[in-house]
Amino acid sequence: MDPLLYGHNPEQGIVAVRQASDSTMRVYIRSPEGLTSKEVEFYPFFLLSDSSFLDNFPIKHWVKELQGSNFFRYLCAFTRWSEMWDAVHHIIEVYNRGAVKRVESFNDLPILHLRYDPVSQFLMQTGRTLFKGMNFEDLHRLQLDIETYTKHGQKFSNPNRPEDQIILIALSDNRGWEYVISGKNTSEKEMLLELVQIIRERDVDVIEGHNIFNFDLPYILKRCELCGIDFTVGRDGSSLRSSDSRSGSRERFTNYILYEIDGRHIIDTMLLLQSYDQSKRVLEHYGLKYAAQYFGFAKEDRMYIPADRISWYWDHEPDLLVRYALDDVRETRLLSDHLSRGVFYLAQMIPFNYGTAARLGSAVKIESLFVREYLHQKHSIPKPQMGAQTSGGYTDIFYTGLLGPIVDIDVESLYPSIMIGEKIGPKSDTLGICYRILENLTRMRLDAKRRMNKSENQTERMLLDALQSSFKILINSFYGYLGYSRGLFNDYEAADKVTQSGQKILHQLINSITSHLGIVVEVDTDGIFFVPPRSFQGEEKEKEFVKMISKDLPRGINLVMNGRYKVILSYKKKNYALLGYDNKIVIKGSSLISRSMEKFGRYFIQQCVDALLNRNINGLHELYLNVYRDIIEHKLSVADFAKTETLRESREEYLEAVEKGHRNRTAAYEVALANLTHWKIGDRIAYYITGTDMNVKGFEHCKLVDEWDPNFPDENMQYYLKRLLELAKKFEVFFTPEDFHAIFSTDDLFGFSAEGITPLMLHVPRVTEEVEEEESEVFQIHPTIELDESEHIV
DNA sequence: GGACTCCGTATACC
DNA sequence: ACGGGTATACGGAGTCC
Repeated sequence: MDPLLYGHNPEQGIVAVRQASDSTMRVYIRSPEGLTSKEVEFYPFFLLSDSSFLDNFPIKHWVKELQGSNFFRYLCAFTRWSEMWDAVHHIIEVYNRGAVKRVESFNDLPILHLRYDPVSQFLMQTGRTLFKGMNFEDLHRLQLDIETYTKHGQKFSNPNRPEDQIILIALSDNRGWEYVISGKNTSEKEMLLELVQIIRERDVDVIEGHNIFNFDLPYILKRCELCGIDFTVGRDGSSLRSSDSRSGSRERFTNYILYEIDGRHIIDTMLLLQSYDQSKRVLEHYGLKYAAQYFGFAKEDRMYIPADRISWYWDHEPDLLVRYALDDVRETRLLSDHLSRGVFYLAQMIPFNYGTAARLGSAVKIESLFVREYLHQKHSIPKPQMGAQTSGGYTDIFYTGLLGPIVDIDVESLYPSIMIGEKIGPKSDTLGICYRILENLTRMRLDAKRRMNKSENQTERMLLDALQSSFKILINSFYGYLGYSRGLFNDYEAADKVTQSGQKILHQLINSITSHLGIVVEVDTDGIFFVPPRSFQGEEKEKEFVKMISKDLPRGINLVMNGRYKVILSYKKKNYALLGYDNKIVIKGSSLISRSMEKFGRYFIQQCVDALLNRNINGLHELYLNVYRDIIEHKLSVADFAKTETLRESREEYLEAVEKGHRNRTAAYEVALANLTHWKIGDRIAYYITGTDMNVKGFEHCKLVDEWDPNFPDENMQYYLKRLLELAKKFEVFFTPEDFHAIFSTDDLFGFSAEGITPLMLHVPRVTEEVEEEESEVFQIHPTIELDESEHIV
């Protein structure tokens, strides 16, 4: 086991670490004899650039001068956590004596580097990590889901209302146990006490829930308070602790409170789902039921109950509600089986508690590997470099319109491959460990992948897949770390080298495809959509072609075929739609499919794309007429034309920015100001446009969705008609002006005929060619590129 | 009063 | 507490004619 990746301490079976006192850590260990714990001494530390700041600090401490000439040259250690903070305050005071700008917090001290999390400090300095020698299945994981009552006439449960009590607690674990605490014949207080008892008796390592940070835990805590009991679920009998918001900035970026339990971990599957989707970007939202269906483990007879019917079921059909709640915990368990496995493997490497590892971004994880090794070698550590990256991925579009057949190729792990192949890493990494870590991770990943592909055992394959994908996420983040402004080891020049190398490889591929008479349509960073040469049609030939053009690539750069499609509707850079051989349609890009677009607009665009891909011109016209009619006849409901936006600023920030002229008023915030007394950053608000003039200012004519009355619809019909035409105009480039006006118009007194209307394909003018060519080259689809059913070899 | 540009914010792609 | 750059859409404000 490589100590660079796993730390230098091989101790096995650590399931959790928790600060026990000012100077000790409690380490919980699982061994064949059961669970034990021990108290271990801990020496809090930070890094300093100049040891003289501590010259007159009276309390016992150590200052170790580190090797090398990086910025942070002194390691300062203490016997107590509180004394470390005394030292920090001492330094702030000394620093402010000579400073032009006073600093208030250790965060603003450029001469000091301190990791706030004591557990992480401990793991980093001892080289320990969690879960060594353990399998994911060795963890005892409990899933929890509560159902709550809602007072009649109210929309949501509110833990502050006495009658909105917890009515059901559904529980399950990864050993096949399931249990429901029902509130039918039990008081809420007894229910909560039983829950505490169960968690302690079953002595679980992990408590899991979907949206547990934002709903279940705060709700449970509030009800415990009302019942006058403590939620003492810690392994040492302590209560669940919510993070004191000492760092007031936490709220700014994350809209949940953190909870900690002594000796155990809390995992919110909703957060796991979000980070899963950050790389895949396939989920419409992060609801449990939707996710279960997406991953394909929702059972057929699964019980569904709408949120606003829960109280009714409790009053009339409590058994069905029990079934529903059990289905919820089951799906939570399956979701976690799927998503938390990777975090488990990661926690074996990085110096963080399991729950922390599930929440951290990848930059912090990578940096922790660097810092741990530098501390181990007693080597000085650099500070973040000032500056910025100057280049990024290469994106381009060569044709718009309908083209096919299409092959989609990808350079596999483009940036990490370049970093390894050309040995690019941070200049400040004087020990040269970046390359070693990256290479080792990659080797382990490929090894896991190879074993996965060879394995016949379904369970083993899943296990190895989780392993390799958790490596992959980390591997892919190394490039991002180079350009990360706050990374200690950042290096913008190195990041630029990587992207420029990437651009070169893409250009080489494009040239290769074109020289073989393939037609490159769209390019983005590491992927190319192109029409293969006529002599390479059909799946086998296409694969052969990909193999051929990959031959000239640098060593370590691998090409894979990502997919093949009947047609592409190429619209703009990063915006296209694909029609697969299974007739499924995929739409990509914010201008074609965006969460901020009104529902009717999304529907309209989707149907238009469908019609275009299938060359159904009549369908386009019909669609336009139908939506037009729906708008003028008030057939749409408020949900169809409302816009939902996320509030990313607080009331105060917004008002201040507007007043100072830094930003304009917008409808979303004006609606929020008028209707909400308070909102959290991250809250979403749905509104619609009122008035009669189609050119109204949105922020002056907007109403909350709830204010809309179907009996007196007051949406701005003219405005939404204008909006419809705006959306239709996205398709203007695909037709001649005459054709476009014929299709997207309602004045077809003499009937509409699609005859003679063909979508255009345009060669997008090259920026480098702009001198020679003013207007783009327009031509009808040529047989080589046209999708012609008869030509297909499927 | 429209056409135009500029700017900040939001969303999405890789 | 926090990976990155590239790209499009949109609303509002200011400017010009």
